[in-house]
Amino acid sequence: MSTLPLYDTDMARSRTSRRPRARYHHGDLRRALLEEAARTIQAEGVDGLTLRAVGQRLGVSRTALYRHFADKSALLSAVARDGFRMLRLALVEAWEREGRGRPGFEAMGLAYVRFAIANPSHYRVMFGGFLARPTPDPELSEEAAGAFQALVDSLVEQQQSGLVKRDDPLQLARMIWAIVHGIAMLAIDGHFAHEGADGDSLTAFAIERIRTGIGELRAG
Amino acid sequence: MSTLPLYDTDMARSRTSRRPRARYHHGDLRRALLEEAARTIQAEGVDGLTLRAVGQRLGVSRTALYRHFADKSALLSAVARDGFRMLRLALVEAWEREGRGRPGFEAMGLAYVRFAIANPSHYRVMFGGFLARPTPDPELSEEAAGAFQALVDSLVEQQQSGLVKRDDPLQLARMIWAIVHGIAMLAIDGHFAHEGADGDSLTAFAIERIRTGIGELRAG
DNA sequence: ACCTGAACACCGTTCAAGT
DNA sequence: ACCTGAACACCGTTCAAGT
Repeated sequence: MSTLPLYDTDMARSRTSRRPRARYHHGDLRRALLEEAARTIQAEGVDGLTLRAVGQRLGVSRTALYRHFADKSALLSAVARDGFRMLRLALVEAWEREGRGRPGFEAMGLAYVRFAIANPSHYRVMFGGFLARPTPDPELSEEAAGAFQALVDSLVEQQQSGLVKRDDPLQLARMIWAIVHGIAMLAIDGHFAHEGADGDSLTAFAIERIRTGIGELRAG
Repeated sequence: MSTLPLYDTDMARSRTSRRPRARYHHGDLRRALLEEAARTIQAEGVDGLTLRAVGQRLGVSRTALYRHFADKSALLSAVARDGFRMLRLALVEAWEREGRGRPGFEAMGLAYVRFAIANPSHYRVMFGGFLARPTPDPELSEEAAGAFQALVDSLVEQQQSGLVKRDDPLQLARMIWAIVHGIAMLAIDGHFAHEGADGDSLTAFAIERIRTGIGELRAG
């Protein structure tokens, strides 16, 4: 921090009058703020995120942010929204890559848990209560519903191909979501730390047992 | 807030020299701080908890707390520990009340989800990452493990009475815990708000389907 | 031992002023 | 439109000083 780089001078710039040294607009400051916030959260946790530091790292005043977000909470809500978008893409990718059906479904479950474990702080923000607010960000609601819908679609398809019982698909999806979300959260929160458990093997076990049940079969 | 009650005077006190008006010790300030913190969290959320307000509400300086807790994080960790204790008691009570076995197990699941929904902010603190710290509070780890053990015990007993397959009980318990935890968190976080779902019916559905499986039975 | 008040180094947010 | 610096009302935490 003690050695500041000298700002380079006009010497390095071409003569054909480019736009003057951009000090007032950053192309897309909103996007830059979002990415820097996500990066900080990932590196230091949610509590480590300060608007002042974000601004400083972007070479911008600490109040510039208020042109793009109502307040810190709105910024976090937008970070959460981006997270649900990334999650949905990861789920669909896994489902397609493994050829849908039973292996595709297991891959989706693994992809979900791995996403959370790879981005624990970001994942915490996604489920940090921004959806439970009196008036939640509609874009956040939509993106969260989109991720949920990917799961519903997969279950409906499995019902049609005779892999899954014809229960209410929404109820089924909520249950499956609860399982992978629960595994993800418990893993992130360190509840499997002192046991011989890791997210992948527990997820694989859970997905299999969800299909066949944990109850003892009376009929051989 | 504008009308403060007048402090009562010495007139009301007996002559037999009781201990002077307690201004320096509060019997059990530590306990009082814990309860006031839990109350505030419940009423205003974790972000609404300030040490200054807690101290003020207890008629104590804002730094008195540091005699009993290392810092704010230690206070929250202790609140989390109390939460796990309450949760364990609720689980065991439900299990016993319904006569163990299959109905006892369903009652445990319902008790878990209901505890979280009744104490959403407290529940969030319990899973707020205090266990995932580099050096977690040992008392917190112990209390969390205790709640988990109640679930393990119930599953072992169900295995012995032929109700549950003889999978690794720890792996089974992790899976069940993930389900109820997932349902609880999603409910708290408002993900079931705009659907016709409530915690109880989803929990009952999940517990039943966990037993029998969601997969289509090929053999009739 | 337990508690206090003053002080420190931070926050998020507002706002009049600049370009 | 977009950005700035100063100012405001808060924080958690430290510490010398009191009983």
